[in-house]
Amino acid sequence: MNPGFAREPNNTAVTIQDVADLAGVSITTVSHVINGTRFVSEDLTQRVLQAMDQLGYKPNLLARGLRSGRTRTLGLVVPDMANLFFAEISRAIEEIAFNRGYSLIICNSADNPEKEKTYLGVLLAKQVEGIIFISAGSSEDILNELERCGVPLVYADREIPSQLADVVLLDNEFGGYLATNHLIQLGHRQIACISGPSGLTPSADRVAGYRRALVEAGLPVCPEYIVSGDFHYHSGEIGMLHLLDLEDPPDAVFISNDMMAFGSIRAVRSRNLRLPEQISIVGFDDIILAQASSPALTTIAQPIQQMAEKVIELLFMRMHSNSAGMERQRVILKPELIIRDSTRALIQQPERTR
Amino acid sequence: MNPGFAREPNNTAVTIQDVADLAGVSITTVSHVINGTRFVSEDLTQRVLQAMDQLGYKPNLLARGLRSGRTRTLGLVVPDMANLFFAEISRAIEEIAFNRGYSLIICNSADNPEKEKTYLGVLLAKQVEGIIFISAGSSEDILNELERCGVPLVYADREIPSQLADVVLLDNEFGGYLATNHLIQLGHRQIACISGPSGLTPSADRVAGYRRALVEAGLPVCPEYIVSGDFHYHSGEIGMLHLLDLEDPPDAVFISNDMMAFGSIRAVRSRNLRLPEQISIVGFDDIILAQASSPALTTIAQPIQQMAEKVIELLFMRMHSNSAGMERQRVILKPELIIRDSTRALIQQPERTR
DNA sequence: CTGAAAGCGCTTACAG
DNA sequence: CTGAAAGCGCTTACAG
Repeated sequence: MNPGFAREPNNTAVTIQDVADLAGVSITTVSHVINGTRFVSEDLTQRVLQAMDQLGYKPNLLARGLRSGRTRTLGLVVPDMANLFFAEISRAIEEIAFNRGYSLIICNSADNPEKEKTYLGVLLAKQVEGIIFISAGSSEDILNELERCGVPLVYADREIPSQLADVVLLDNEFGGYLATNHLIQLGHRQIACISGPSGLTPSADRVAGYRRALVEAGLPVCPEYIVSGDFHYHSGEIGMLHLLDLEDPPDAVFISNDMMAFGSIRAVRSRNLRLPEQISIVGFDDIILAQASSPALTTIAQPIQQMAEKVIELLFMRMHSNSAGMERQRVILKPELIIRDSTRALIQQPERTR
Repeated sequence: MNPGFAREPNNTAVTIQDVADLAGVSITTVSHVINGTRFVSEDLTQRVLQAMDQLGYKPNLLARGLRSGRTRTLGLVVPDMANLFFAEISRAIEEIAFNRGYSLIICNSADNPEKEKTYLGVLLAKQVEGIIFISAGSSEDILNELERCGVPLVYADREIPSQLADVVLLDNEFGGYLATNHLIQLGHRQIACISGPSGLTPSADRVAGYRRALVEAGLPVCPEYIVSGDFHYHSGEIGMLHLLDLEDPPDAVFISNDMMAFGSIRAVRSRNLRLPEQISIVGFDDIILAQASSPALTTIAQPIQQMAEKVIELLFMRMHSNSAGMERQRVILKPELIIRDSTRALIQQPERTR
């Protein structure tokens, strides 16, 4: 359009042919020295290497992928990359993948099944070699289609209906149990719970663990003590406010993720209640800021590094080996209770103030 | 290897040829109905659409990209995707890109220039149409090479030496000034600062703003009141501990990012000091948890959404239009002081306790 | 209104 | 020890 100002046309990427020409060899030879895929004499190797260097040659990965069928790219779909838990697990996965020579396309579904579906299509169309999928609630149809298409696939974090693929899960039920039981051991009896979005298995399982702990301790499971959030910060605040406004408010709350727990702390403070003196809370996830909040958050730690490693291990198994007949793997990791300063033993008060 | 258990070979992806065959048209026509790139009769259009649907056809984006030279993919390099600030800006950028039909390859350089360099090469080799680069400190040589190769490029967040490319920055100096001035207005006189990694312009600029505020107020700039961190949580804790151990500890601290501020809060609590009664702190970034910390953090807000929009706007300008002659853009956004509960007016004490 | 064919930049049998 | 050539799956002039 404006040739006078046009960028230098030497952008026209340098190709393997240019390297071959400069080195005075065939593109076959260039390809082989790049990939180390057959013996090339010392002399030619040197000439090729020098030509590549001189021209600043970078292989076109699209062409390579198209021809070879190997893209050395993985796809990761997460519901919310600005949620610290997902950010941390994404980073852990990215790092392991990188060390194995793979790049990762991270897709943020923003908790939107439509977007999730679009991204899955994009990943497939981009010929990723494997997909790690933390679902935000895609329909069974879509998942079936995905599983059928044969791409190596591992689900993480969230249980999925109709699974043919491998899955790496946390024992969320046990986590909820651990958290609630901790509160019970501390002498609390009025224990509420802020759940995550209904329909997500981690959320449901955590609440199930909460219930089991109560039942085992012979405590009643009180419906108005279970309020639902959405795993986001704000809903923790709303949920806690709701609980505090109850006629008979709880003296301890199990909040099913740390983000909401931070919101809850804000609610507690806005009511001028003291934490943990007047109310104990335990979160879930152990994101890095759990240690930094005031008071530091008692929480259930997810073994993020271990999850990431397991996910990649399974994915590579499916990608590489003759794993065709291998039966579906279900890895269930154990969470751990991390006791900090947001919980404390209930001091029996002669009469409840407030 | 084990054909009996081998996955169904119908994985052999369905191609445009398969669609053409089934629809009884040429691949040219299929291509044109997919891309809406020339008129195709209603009849053929329907047949193609149906064939695509029936076969579950997905265009191979590698082939498309190779042929057309357009990959509809952008690359983003960030220093630490598990840092909430970068996670949030990544999400914002991802969303805008997605809405424009682009996918984003997010690369985590982990503050490692070597990895950063590798990733830049990967992005180029993958033929991304543009790169958004938040540097963790690459050498000038690499940046020069990058700029020369002609890929549309915009730097964000951090100033870069030898810039030919556009850049979107925050006025960090002004942010540091705002923060420190706020403390001064509150009556504080012993104001310390925890900086970020030296060598990073945001960090240096924030400290420069801190200095300017002190100087303008006629206060001394005291070297031992400036301690350096690395923008990570832990260094904020260490830094604050150091400051509190000073013979003459500060009564207010400007901490140059929120992550370190959270670390500092922990330090303050470990010394049994009360915040903000005994010490005021102001952070920088306004990540979402700043509101949720206890006390809620007074901080300097970065206009993340605006930054993301500006970055994409500039990048698309370079990618699409005849922007060849357009001069380098430098967009400097203004931060904002968000007053919360971690700062308060200094109560003049008859004599300093501790 | 539609199709045959060239070609994007690689890898990989095949041949010598 | 090395090269000529086919072909991956598309898009896009070119032709009719």
